[in-house]
Amino acid sequence: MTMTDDQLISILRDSGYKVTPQRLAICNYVLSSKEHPTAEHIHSEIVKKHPAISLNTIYQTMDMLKKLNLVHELSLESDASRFDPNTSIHVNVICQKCNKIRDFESENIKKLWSQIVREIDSKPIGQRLDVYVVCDDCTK
Amino acid sequence: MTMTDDQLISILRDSGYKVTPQRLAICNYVLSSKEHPTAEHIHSEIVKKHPAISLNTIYQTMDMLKKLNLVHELSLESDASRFDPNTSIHVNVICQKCNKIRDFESENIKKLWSQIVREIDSKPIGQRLDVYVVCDDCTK
DNA sequence: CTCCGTGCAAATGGTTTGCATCTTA
DNA sequence: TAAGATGCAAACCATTTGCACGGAG
Repeated sequence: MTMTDDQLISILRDSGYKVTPQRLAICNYVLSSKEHPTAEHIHSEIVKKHPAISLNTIYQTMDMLKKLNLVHELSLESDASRFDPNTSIHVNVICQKCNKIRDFESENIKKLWSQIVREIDSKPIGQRLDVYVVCDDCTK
Repeated sequence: MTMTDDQLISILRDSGYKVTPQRLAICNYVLSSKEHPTAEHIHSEIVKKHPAISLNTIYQTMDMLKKLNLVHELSLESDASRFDPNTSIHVNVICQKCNKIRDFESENIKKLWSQIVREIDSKPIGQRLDVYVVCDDCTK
């Protein structure tokens, strides 16, 4: 979910969060990422522009983004948490060898999933759909 | 997935695992569980009959069961791993307040999910379907 | 008799917490 | 100038590892 700095600043201010250069940098990086970065990944990227930034700040900012529902957190077995900036309904195609994650999204999937949800007598506030595979790189 | 001791022993022996009283106890407990116990939960149950058993043994036995595909592991954000003895296709309905997990399974869900999987151009070796809710107890 | 499983203790590593210092609004 | 954010270090805690002993095959 890419957005302009102005949009981002409005969202933060409206929700009572203060705007800092570190936050902007983290949000811009994560929200425009096509990957599913770990806290470490994010830190190693942001530290290029903000050499003093701590991992702690990454974690706190990701908590903020989770509360704003701008990212989802995926904890994988045998791996650190990864953050998914795609908060619409989609399937995470996860390689069990290298833990690489590919998003898979389509109108048909959304339609089929909504039929599945309809069977469950609870009001859903979110979902997570994972499919485990061995990716092409790892099959070689 | 409940089974007799004989069935279980055959599976272990056939796969080259030795049969020990601890393993039998852990397998019997986990495979017949309707809950989604953590390693700690399992340990606190098994320790009643095997006072000397270590957490380590629980972890190793759960690794064995994962390899045998007799359980699935679910890592949740902000919680320890939980083990699901239901390895058929189903939806985990997870309460975001208390982390309680309820399984939801139906023929229709399996049919709809298989249509979703058909769209993904990879051979799936497993899946995980979570729906996040606030359960009745926590709504009160 | 040999290999594997077990239990103990210590190590690991991702995440969280406490706190003093700085920034935003 | 007050509330909140940052950075550092230490704490946490689920899980893993190393190793000596004991039991299964």
